[in-house]
Amino acid sequence: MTNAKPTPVEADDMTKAATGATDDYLGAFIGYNMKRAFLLVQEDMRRVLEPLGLRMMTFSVLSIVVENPDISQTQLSQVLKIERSGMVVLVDELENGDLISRNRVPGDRRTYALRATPKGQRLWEKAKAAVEGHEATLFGGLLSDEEQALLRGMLRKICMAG
Amino acid sequence: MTNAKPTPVEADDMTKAATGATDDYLGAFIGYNMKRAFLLVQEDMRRVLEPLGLRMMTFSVLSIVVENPDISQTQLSQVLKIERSGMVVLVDELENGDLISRNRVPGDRRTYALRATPKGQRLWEKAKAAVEGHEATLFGGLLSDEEQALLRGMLRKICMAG
DNA sequence: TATTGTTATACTCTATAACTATA
DNA sequence: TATAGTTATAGAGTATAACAATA
Repeated sequence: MTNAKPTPVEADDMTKAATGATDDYLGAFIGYNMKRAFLLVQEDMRRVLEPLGLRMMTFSVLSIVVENPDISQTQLSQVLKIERSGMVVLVDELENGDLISRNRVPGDRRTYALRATPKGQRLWEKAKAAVEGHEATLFGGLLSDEEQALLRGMLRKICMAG
Repeated sequence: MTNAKPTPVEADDMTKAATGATDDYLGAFIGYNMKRAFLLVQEDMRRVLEPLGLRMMTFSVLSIVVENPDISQTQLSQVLKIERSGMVVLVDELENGDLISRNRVPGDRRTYALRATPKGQRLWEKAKAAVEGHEATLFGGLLSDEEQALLRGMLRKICMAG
């Protein structure tokens, strides 16, 4: 055995009480904590968006379309880093809900210019407020505003490296 | 429109160059950046673990078993927050690779006491070093040691809230 | 030839529910 | 009746590859 078991970081033994087992080795990795934290955030997001008829990815697509009117599906898939084929279903879903519209482009009959409908714009504003509330509740009790900004900044730095 | 578009945080327009589209609204959310960051980390982890014949979850299971000899599958699934049914396949895979063993327990013939084999112990040490190297490379160029500790601490706080 | 959107398909990860053997 | 492990199945979420229409 070439590795000493790490000293538990801060208030550790997250799971110890329930099971009698520890995850200190894994807890020393940023990636492990990031996965666990993201799963919690995702679960909470799902609960917040469901009553609005949105999922994480449809909310993301709607946000990008609101921010970038007349964007194409290919551009959308590049911004959100998913395949074009996956975007079709997401745009279908939003179009079926009358939240965005696929508009033909004069110069190029292959592509669509996507726009949020008035209904889509209104729903997005509601959803945005709901997600902001969700993050304020979830993170507000744990981290100061400065810490939250720091966390977001560090995560963003990591994103930009990819 | 009740919301002003947020000022881009720090060096923003992550995706602007490639597509001409922005994600500033989403970029203001911690959850969005966490997802994007985690996907990068996960992709890198996969690349690091694949030559060792491990995936993220089998590495996690192996780590917990090394740290908690004679743990049961139910305890394991509680620590890693997955269902018992999903644990069966993971333990099968590690057992088939002769990395852990399912040992019968004298007092209770329903349960297994899981242990890493010598081969499993050695592979885990190699994998642990590889993952440490992966994190050092990925995060070292972006964040100071203090920042990395801070990031891990904040993520852990979020985990503990769940 | 290359690009946009599309379809069909498959793969990974995980959850649910029902089963068995033990307790 | 309750628990540990198991199996079968299904649902997300996403990727790959091939295709039609258009450039």
